[in-house]
Amino acid sequence: MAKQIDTDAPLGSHGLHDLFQLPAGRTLDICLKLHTAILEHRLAPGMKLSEDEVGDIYGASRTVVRAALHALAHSGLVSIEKNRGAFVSRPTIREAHEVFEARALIEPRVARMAAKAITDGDLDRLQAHIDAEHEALHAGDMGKALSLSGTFHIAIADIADQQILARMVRSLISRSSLIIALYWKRADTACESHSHHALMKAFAAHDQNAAEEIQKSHIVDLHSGLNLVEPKVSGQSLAEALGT
Amino acid sequence: MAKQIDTDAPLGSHGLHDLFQLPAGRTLDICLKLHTAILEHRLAPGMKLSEDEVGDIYGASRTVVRAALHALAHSGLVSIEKNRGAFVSRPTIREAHEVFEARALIEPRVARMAAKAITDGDLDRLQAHIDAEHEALHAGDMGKALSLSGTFHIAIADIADQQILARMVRSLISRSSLIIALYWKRADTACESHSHHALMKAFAAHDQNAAEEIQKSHIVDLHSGLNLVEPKVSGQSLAEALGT
DNA sequence: TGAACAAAGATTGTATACGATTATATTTGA
DNA sequence: TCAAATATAATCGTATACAATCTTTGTTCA
Repeated sequence: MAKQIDTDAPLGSHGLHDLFQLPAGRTLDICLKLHTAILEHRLAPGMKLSEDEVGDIYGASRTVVRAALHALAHSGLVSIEKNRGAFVSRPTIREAHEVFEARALIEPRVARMAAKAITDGDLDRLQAHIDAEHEALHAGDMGKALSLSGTFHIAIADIADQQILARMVRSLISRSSLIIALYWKRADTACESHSHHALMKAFAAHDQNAAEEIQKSHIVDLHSGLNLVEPKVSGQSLAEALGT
Repeated sequence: MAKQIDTDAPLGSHGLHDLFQLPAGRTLDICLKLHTAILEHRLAPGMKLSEDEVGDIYGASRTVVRAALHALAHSGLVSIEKNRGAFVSRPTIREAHEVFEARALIEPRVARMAAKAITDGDLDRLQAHIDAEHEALHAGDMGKALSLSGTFHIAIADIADQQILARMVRSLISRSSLIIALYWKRADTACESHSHHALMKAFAAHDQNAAEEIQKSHIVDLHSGLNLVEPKVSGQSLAEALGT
């Protein structure tokens, strides 16, 4: 049986505990589940995350849910308002600009480092990752496709083997997912594939300059794909989005 | 009465709630107190932070202390080990390199932005900040001097008015403080003053290129001031360090 | 004497309960 | 009918209690 990419634990996901800096346990489990739900756009920005409700859904007490929500808040995916509760963050237009400017600063450097350090095994895994993204796109699973598109960038940071920068990238990618949910204007997400393929070529050739430049253009391109005007609101029930 | 800098709430400290993403409350209070204690080197890397002990010292229940320790863990200042508790982080040599490499990437850009956006009022406040640092140094309060030296960099990020990058800088500065506690080899910290003064001149002239270059050299200089070999361990009692 | 094991103690992980604050629904008056 | 005020309900903030896990200490046996 041919080795296939495990889409339940895709590249770039094994370092998530590092993003939250939590020991293994139920708090981390709930963190990861909510994190995934947000990245796959099953939880819309602005949605209320009631402690009781989340606890009922995942079968945990408020104590652990609360800790998970605080962890997500620190990553910027959730906003906590005193005596009002936790909500999926709604990045402002300004934050959206800042996030992509930060990405344009950090990720090209990371891509350069990855081009230097990448191995053949890494290349195979990245390719499998791209294939999985294509597959999800063809299957019409937009949420997963978008999520995979983000984890591709995280995988690059992991290959560069810079934990500090990788953690920043992880955080920026997560926020980008929220930003895309609110502000994305292009109908197609396939445009990404081109850049990702071009990056693969640079990686394969260990061409650091090319990798850096391509990544920079790619981020700028993503930034320009945003329609940064007042977003629409959306109201969906929590249990519905988290169902199953 | 002449307006003086308030050293109890120095530049760059008002955005700390942003670093932790916590609403005002006792959890944040304890976070800030522990954060300050760590930045002033009153809490040594590796020190155990028992929930009961911290709670007794600050007169809070374990619930709130626990939340504070988790928040500090997310910022990288504290490490939490499952069923073993929280400890002041001990950055590895590798992490130390990565932190200063990340700073060398991010802070020069931030300095450039600050040089563009800085106002006369900002300049005055920065100068007062430098003066306070000098004063602490003369008074022999090394902890506060080091802390102020760090918040100078944070103040620059605030002036640049980039929240995302400012938050990254805040986190990196905090970790740098731990790294300096473990690995600093120079006897003098006054060397910093020169760079900070040079930066002031560039800021005053709104010279973006100069600000960027000076900051880059400054970070590289700090990096080279580290003695990145196995650090010594230190054992100090918790209540003693936190006394008063 | 030293190592292995067992029991006691201490500390963390989690659940639950209660008070405080906010949101909502109802009532009352103009 | 609408607005303001009040009462009710829902939710969060915090403390405390109990269970699970780890650490230490003391004992036993080779």
